[in-house]
Amino acid sequence: MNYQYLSSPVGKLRLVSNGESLVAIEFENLQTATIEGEERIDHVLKACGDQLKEYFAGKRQHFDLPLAPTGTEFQKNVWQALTAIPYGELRSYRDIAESLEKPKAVRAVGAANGRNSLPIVVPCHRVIGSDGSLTGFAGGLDAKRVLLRLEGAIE
Amino acid sequence: MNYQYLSSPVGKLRLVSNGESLVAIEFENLQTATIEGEERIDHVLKACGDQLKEYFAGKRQHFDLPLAPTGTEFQKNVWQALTAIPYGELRSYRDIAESLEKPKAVRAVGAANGRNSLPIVVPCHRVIGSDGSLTGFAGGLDAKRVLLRLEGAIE
DNA sequence: CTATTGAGGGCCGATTTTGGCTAGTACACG
DNA sequence: CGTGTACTAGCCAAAATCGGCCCTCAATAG
Repeated sequence: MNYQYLSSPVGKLRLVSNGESLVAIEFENLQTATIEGEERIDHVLKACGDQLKEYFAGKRQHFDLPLAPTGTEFQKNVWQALTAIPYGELRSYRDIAESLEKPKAVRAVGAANGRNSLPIVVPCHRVIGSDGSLTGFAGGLDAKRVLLRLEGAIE
Repeated sequence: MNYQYLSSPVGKLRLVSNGESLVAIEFENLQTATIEGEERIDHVLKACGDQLKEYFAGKRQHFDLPLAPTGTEFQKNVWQALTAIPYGELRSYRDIAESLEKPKAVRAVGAANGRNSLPIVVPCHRVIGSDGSLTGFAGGLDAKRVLLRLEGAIE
């Protein structure tokens, strides 16, 4: 496992790679990333860091990286659906559930969303409540707001 | 959204337009209008400002402006009924409720009145208690008194 | 005896709160 | 390995709450 640390408008991030694909993006202020790791950069991390910097500078709307998500079949379907949401647009948890043809699995979608190990790159932040409210985000609601504002999705 | 600020006998007003219609008139002394906004005048605001100045000078009794009220069906019905009250005349909350054929909805009328986002132009100030008392007004009772005195409705 | 005042209950629509329901997953237990 | 059970970054509908009111009634004052 290789690691790279990156400062961003939503706090310090830790990028994790297995040498071939991106495995995780962690918010360092959260205790989920208690694990310390020597910084060791490979070509995947290099590309990811560069693209994230461009994204935060407002100059990139799509990511092009090898991803290695780990999760159940259902979770991968959800994450797949997330990548289909265009930059700067919003969807509700219900929209996602319906697009998976499981209209009643809204809570399950929420749970899967919360387990997304590749935030920002897989845009779980573009999913909000049916009533328009910004509900949970693993990196904190403030981070969610910052991201959506950057994308011009909210005022 | 475009804004124009206007000094008046009832305090500084902020006129808000969406470029096509008038959206709101806010009393600036109230915390409801905390949002600051660069002044940017369009033709709707120009017309509104001119007509308000004439009104406050006692030279205008009717407003002719494109309005874009947002509210429930009931609220819009109430506001519609308000515009039918002639200049200088008074109605009670009960009168309005009866004119909507919902004679018992007096409190609901009061609530809708309080949500009127276009005060002065939509004359919510011409509505008073059945016993003749000046009850609430979003811009403050003093403002209500000033407006009615200007219109010659009270001494 | 008439006029004024204040408290209480009822009214209606909008808003907020609450409780049941949901599907999928993780975990404990046999 | 099956089951059972208890979780959610949700949703919906029903129920409780809240107002720019208004009427009634009793208690006062003149």
